[in-house]
Amino acid sequence: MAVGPVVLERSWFERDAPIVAPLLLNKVLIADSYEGTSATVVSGRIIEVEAYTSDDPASHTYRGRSRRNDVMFGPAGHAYVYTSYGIHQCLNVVTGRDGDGQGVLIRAVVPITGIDIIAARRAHRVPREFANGPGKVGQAFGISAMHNGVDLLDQSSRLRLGDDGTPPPTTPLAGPRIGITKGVSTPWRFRVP
DNA sequence: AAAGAGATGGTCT
DNA sequence: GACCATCTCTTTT
Repeated sequence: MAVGPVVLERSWFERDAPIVAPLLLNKVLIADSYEGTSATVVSGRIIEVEAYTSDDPASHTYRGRSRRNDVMFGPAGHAYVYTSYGIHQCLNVVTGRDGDGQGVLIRAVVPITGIDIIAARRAHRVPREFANGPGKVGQAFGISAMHNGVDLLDQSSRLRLGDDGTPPPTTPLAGPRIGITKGVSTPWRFRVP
């Protein structure tokens, strides 16, 4: 299923993460699912994000480039997937110029299509709990380490971004980021009102 | 409704 | 060996 006529330009993502983050609200996250008997498209609207930069003590890139964070220093628009607390797979959209260590964490998504697949992956949870947290987004969209580094702007990727024409909110909610111990005063979490 | 704790494994010191 | 960009379940107001 095609989502929207708008092509997302890579240059759009080559700005600093705190600029890109609120503009990513209401964009669509799309994942191909190969479970069951036929391919299904799982998609959802991004409603909460967080920005991380290399100047930022809470960021994985704060102490320089490493094997884990390598794709965050690569070209914008690619996926940085990391394992959180040994259990959860969390998805970031890389931003900034090639060589910058920046990204936007996808914190919450509202499912649009493939809801039956999401419900199965998030068994025994009510719809409100399907993808309202970064680890839950990982579960709902079947994100794994194999998605690390994929180009989210290439519409042939199994994991990608789309735009269905819904503009970002004119007044996004902004507040402190969640689950960090450093950089807590920086209001780089953004949410749809 | 809020607070606390266990799970669980890669990454970095 | 410590530290997590978290989630879930249990216990306590």
